[in-house]
Amino acid sequence: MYAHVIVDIVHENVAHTFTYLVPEGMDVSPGQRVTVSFGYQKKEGVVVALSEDTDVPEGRIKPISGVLEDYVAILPPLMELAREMAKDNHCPLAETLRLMLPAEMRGGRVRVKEQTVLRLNIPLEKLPEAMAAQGRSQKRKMLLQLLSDGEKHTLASVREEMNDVHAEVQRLEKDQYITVTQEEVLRAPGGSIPENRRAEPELTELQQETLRTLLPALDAGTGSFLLHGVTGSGKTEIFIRMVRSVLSRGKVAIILVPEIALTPQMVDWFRARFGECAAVLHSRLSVGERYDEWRRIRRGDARVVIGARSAVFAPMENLGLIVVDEEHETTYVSDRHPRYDARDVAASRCAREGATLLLSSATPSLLSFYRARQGIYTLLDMPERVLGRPMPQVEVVDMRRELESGNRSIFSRALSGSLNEVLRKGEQAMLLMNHRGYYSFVACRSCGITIKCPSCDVALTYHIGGNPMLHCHYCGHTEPLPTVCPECGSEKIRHFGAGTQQVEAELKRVFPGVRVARMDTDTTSGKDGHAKILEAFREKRADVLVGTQMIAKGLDFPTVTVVGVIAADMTLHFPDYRAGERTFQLLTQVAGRAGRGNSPGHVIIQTYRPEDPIIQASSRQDYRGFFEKELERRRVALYPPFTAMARLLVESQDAKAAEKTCETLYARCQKVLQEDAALGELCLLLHMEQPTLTMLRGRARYHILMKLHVRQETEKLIGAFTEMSRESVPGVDVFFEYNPTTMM
DNA sequence: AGCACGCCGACT
DNA sequence: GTCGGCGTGCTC
Repeated sequence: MYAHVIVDIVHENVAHTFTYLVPEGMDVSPGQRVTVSFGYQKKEGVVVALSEDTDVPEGRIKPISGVLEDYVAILPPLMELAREMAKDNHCPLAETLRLMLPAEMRGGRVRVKEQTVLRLNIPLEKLPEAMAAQGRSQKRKMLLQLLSDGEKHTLASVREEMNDVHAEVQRLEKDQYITVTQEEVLRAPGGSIPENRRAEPELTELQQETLRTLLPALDAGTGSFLLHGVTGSGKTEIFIRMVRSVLSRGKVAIILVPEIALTPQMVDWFRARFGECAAVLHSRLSVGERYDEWRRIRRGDARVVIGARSAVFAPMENLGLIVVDEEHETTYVSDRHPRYDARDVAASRCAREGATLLLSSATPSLLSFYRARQGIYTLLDMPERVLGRPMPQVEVVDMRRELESGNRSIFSRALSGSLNEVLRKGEQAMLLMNHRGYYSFVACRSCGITIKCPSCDVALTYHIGGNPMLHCHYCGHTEPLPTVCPECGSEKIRHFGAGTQQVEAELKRVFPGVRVARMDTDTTSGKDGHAKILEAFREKRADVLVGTQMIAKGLDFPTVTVVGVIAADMTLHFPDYRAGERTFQLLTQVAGRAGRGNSPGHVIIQTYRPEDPIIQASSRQDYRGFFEKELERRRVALYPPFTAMARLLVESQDAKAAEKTCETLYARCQKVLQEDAALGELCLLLHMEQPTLTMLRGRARYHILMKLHVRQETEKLIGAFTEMSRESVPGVDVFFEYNPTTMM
């Protein structure tokens, strides 16, 4: 018997199977991991197929050295998925197979944790007899007594009570009074399951109706749904009921959530509702915990998985449902190679494994809503909040007027008034500063230069903290704030604009005594920094929460009555065709944070462009209005989903080499497009330039931007560009990105 | 990806 | 004459 093995090396040269002999007496199945000798080295690999014979000359074939696990690590449907993804992404199978395993499982970096368990080996009624047989040994008698209580005792726990018991244990085992076994322990994250099982809330008519559509699909094991429910419409409760239903049918479910939503509170809440059969997968787990959670899932002990992007690959059999919560979030697209989109992977898995797909958002991505319109997804609408709560009242404030009337503060009169009211009533408010330190750069008022990062072409951001420092948001470089301009020596060097820190400072100036909690990547660097700040706010130890995007996402604070957006335009003018979509999502989501309790919410959006259709639509919480306008704009301007964007990105320490390589590639792209008319027609734009970030981590950057029609032959073109990106030039890296998340 | 094989410059 | 540079090619 021969095994066809994919060796765990990601390289084109070895991106095919190698044939190994299955030694006599070894039992392997496709999907199982093995060790093999490969060339001069020992490597891990995955058996992808078995065969009776082979074309490979006998003399070259080596035997499999050993099996890594006694079970199939890559289940058959996940193996198929890995194949499909390798094909779609033009990458080696070894690379997509890696996605299916916890990273630490490769290279044997984690081990199964074991403990020594002691058990009584005699029936309980024989205990007095056994005790009597211990002669004068008090310790052995105590041990037997201890083990007779029916509880599980480990050697470690016995030692705690009775110190060294080594000799006694050995003797008792030898005389067959007790058994000593090595059993594996699962490192469960988060400790015991929280007690407070909340009562299942009553469903609204709308929620019941939605479920009446969804549940038959679960039975049939089909269906792809897009649940568009306004903030506070009770979408989560729908998932819970769906998962319960799946479990009662003997199937299992995956719930995907954005990484930032996986707070300890959220995890506790989830475990409280699903208990032992719940597993959690996210980046904060220790390697051991992740490995053990993975094995619990693989064995079928865990039947509901909640996790971030990569949890879509959870090793489950009998899959009945995948939920993608907050489906518009960009974190569902991997930022590393291969750049898979968890939503598409989920769809592929569901179709293959006979499961239902449920995407959910208050502000669906344009693409998903467009697909729903095309009939690819079934649209489910939940346009009302639960408990008859009103939608927040949104007020758009024209900041140009404020300036005209002599208000030069970053707070409009409307916002100041509302904040005053909040403080007087003892309620809470949230203030959103769209872009972290966007305007808080340092510039010289004499010569006009701004201080930039030495290795990335971006302005450094001013941070107050203990000593005033300048930070680079891209590479983490920091330097002290200079007192004189490094260019002209002038002392007129100062920082401009407002970041979260300036908002906090201004708040304290205008409202003396106000208690402010600030949340951005600076204040949340510690392990649970994030959680601590939110907890402080939740416990009303702060009146106002100031933050960046991260406060807009799915947080539920019933006591927040006022939400202010300091400068709504900032994200709107971002140089990306998705800026409008992102702004709408951000404003709508943040507005949804207001009035989730009993008092109605009030939202104030400050802007210099109050007439902008995006701002207007979000102020009315009008998704359809936004969608129609934005879709039309994309249709006219030929942007996705009507076309696809792509780029070849060139990076090198050597700026000249980067430029030259990019020019060569550009010429070759032109050639490819000219030589094949069918391919040429696909390309709407081919343009070489320096990206917004001309330097990143000390490397110069050039790129070739492309806009392509999406047709059958586009695949061929993508293949050609992928090939190009692989031909290496020493010291220069080339990446091909199809529908990149950022064009900077 | 790694590692050996193989063919040209400055050293004992 | 040899040690070692990294270009080329292979791994079942």
